[in-house]
Amino acid sequence: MSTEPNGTADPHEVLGYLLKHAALKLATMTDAALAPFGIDGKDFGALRVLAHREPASQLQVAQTLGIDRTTMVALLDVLERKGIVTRRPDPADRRRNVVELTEPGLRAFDAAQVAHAEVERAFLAGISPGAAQDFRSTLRTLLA
Amino acid sequence: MSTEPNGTADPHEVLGYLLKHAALKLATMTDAALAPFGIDGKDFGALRVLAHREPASQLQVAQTLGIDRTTMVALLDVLERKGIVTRRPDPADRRRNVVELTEPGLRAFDAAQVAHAEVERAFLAGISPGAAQDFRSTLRTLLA
DNA sequence: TATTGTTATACTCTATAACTATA
DNA sequence: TATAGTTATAGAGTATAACAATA
Repeated sequence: MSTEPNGTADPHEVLGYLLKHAALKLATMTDAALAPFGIDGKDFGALRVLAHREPASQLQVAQTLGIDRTTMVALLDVLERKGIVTRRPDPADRRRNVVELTEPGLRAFDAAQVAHAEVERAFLAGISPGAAQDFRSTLRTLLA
Repeated sequence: MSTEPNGTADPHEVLGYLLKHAALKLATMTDAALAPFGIDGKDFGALRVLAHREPASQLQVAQTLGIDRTTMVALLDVLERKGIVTRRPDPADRRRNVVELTEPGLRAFDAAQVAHAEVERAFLAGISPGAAQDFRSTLRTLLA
């Protein structure tokens, strides 16, 4: 039977393919939209964590994002070199680095938020607002 | 305003995060389910292309999957070493390799198809059949 | 002793460039 | 000259192990 074509034979119909390529398409659109602000989607994720929290340590940010602390070091190296974040030892525990958005970093982040919202809108433009709501809700359920 | 928490501040609510991690979760489940057959999700994709076509060249399979032909070489090296596929020069054009599933490879593929269907079912178990249909349909639309 | 950040290193995945053989 | 497959190599991304500073 596997030698006969059937309804599920098209590789592009496999759920894994659809999900992976949808994620890749959105990531590509996001990176392009954020490039003018000197960040990519991965950087934006870190900035989101920093922006809606009290100043956090590198480890806290890394754990929130689910990435290794050594990966966090390299990520912050770039953002710090660009003047988007600052690192300084936590006076209360000098093993930790307090990471904060700079003023220019905060402005870049605000602009990036607008661009990011626009990207999500453009990505979902082909479906109805209701379908978009359902899609997001389904994704949350599948990850729960 | 970006210093104030708001409804979109949780990194885990970002569509890009949801999509990426849904794709990763399904890929992990798929790899685990296919491991008993000596293949992973990426191998399974190649076997799907081989199984529902007349014997194809390496390049044809690679292009269908959207991967580089050099990547195809390494992928087939493994499958050939495991006895799942065979490669032989096409008599009609000896630059090409005809790639075919072996008998054991075909049996493994049939079993893998069952396991794969079960994985998709398990992945979607938390939502209704109708919602699963809509989800798949939405993904197709978003990639169109 | 345990933790945080850092560095060095390695591993995976994939692509580009160059080579061989065929056409 | 162009194409299919191969090989060598390089780049991106991320992780593990070892180390320094601090707790």
